[in-house]
Amino acid sequence: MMGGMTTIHDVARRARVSIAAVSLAMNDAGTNRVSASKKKLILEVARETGYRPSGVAKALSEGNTHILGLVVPMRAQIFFNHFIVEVLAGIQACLLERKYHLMIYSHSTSRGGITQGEMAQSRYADGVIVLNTRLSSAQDMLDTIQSLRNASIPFVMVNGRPAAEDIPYVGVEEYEVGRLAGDYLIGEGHRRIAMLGGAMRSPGGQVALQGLTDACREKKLPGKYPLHEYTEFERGRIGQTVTEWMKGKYPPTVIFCDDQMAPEVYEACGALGLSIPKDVAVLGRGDLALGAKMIPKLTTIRVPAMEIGRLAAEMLIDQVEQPQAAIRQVLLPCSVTVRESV
Amino acid sequence: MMGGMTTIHDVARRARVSIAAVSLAMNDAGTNRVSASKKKLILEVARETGYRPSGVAKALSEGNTHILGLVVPMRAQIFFNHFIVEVLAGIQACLLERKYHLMIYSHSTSRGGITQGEMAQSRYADGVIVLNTRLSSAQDMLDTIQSLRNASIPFVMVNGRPAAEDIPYVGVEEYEVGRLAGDYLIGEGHRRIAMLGGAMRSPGGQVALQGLTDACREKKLPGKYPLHEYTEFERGRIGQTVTEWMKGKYPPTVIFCDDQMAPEVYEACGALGLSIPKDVAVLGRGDLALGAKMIPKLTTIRVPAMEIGRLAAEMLIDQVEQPQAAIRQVLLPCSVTVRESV
DNA sequence: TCGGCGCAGTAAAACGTTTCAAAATATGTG
DNA sequence: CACATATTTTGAAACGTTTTACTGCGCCGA
Repeated sequence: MMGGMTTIHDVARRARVSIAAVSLAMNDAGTNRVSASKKKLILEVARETGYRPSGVAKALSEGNTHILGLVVPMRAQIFFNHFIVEVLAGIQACLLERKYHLMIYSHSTSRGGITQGEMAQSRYADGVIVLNTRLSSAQDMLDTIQSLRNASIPFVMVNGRPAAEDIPYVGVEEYEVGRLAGDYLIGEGHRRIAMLGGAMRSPGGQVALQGLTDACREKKLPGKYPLHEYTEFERGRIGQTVTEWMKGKYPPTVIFCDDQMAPEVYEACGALGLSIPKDVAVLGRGDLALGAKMIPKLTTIRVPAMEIGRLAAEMLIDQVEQPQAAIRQVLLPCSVTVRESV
Repeated sequence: MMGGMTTIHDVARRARVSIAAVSLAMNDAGTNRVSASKKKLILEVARETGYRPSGVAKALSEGNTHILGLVVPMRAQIFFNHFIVEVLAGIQACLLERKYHLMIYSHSTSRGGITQGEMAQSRYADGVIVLNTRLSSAQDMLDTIQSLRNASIPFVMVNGRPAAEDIPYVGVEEYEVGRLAGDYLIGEGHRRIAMLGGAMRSPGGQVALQGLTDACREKKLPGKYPLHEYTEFERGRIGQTVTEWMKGKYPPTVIFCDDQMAPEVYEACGALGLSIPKDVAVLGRGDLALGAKMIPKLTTIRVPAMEIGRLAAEMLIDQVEQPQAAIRQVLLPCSVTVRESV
């Protein structure tokens, strides 16, 4: 196999010391377990032979790999989801600091490929971040949680708050998302609000709708509003819904939808000859990078995706390194990013 | 550490056989090294104890981890680059089939975090895919290649063809990209073509420009064209260049630019009151997902990103599994995805 | 009945580290 | 100098697998 890989033995031999001494010298953390002179010698030999300790051997010996897994829905298109991508960026930032590696897993066996089970059971990861999206079925999630529990692998869920309180979780307070959207839009003078579900079809989406509804009720808006509709992300369905709404007798003055749906909403409005935000406003949810590139630039409820990722990684590592640590559920606050579409 | 993890020893003890028997039974590939009855027993015990072989131990023993590394520029924003994301999707698809894991690395030490060196030297990965982007400096690349060579870790480069022929590489024929763009645009009646560099500032970009220029020369277009300019991706610079061009005496009739620059080109044109494709056409390069969402939908030179990723992974695994395999450089063909912007 | 052969099963070495406990050496004290 | 104590160094076990070479054993043919 690895033909000429230098091992700790090679270094020990050339430096005329024991392998223990080499190990000690390499991992020295201030505690002087090895004399200065010898350490200098060993480090020198290590440098000139290009020795690097084997992560695998280290992992086997120490009992942990310093690898974290990211469990995401298996679909190949996964990374086209900007939300995920931003969460990933946050995770990555944290791992770089904490010197952990990141490994990508997929869950759901539906497509007949390698299942999360088979892959994860190699047990490379010290812990995993389970990323919930509208692509992941509730059943997948439960299965995943169950199997992680069984294998007693630490994990943190992201996005899609689990029913149980004893499951580590990072996300946003969905109710507040709806509430914030409602208060903001009403403050801007809107009375006829429509909400386009999708990402919101999840339990979290229901809660957001509740928040929006409460905001409307509180301000005594006409009973019919907020309108809402859950459309799949399939191309066409969104435009269809928007068109129906706008052709109604009292069309909404603003459409509240996921950032990723916004381009199609724009398109549908354009096709109807409606200008944004003059004829109808659009409020996004997410504050993904693409929003700032749209014309007009998308006003949106900011979901702090990077922070979510970073925090999830942080929590997971804490949990891995000290298993007795308390389990937390953290809900980050949202805010409105005001641009041009409302 | 992992408190109650069942090991091969536990299974062996409970089944009253040797650990060798367990290993043999688990990894059986048709060759009957263990009797049917014993095998049945062992598998049964393994099932009921929930035994899963440790990937780490297996890796140490076998000398390979079945992990592939993906080396990308360190910037946290990395995944906002759609090209990378699509390549990644292709890689992932291949790895699922071939039962490999994917680990994410970053190169460049400039930000002072963990360097690719430190991380990669843990030597978890059996091989790595090095993803070149305009974010990665040529020096980074050379360093990376050098250190991989030193450590004799198999690798494949993607995007940004290396000068040397003996470096495994997957990408597109940049000259053909320019050529294709030129032929297509001229065929559509355009005579004044402008090319906006950026991703094209790389050596590959120069070659693409050459292809475009040759196409123009061949058709005897006015000597001044194609125009070209290399702008950084910074916000504002693109619009500025476009504005200068369009205000010139003989403004280009079409702008050829990277897909990811297109939104800003659209915006600049909008600000100038120019309508696409009536007043000026826009041709992208990439065929990233976002192009189909723009209004009007972007016509673009398709770079088969997913295929590139898939092929890179395929080649790398082949190389890992049979080191004597020949080194290949593969250049995939491009095509024009016709939509609405030309 | 014996030798040879194939088959099922196993002991032990190997993979490259860390770490524990013991050994060796140095340092200090009376 | 003898002894206790501190420091440095090391041998060996442990981590959980795979794999190689060997041991029994039953069966066959002579």
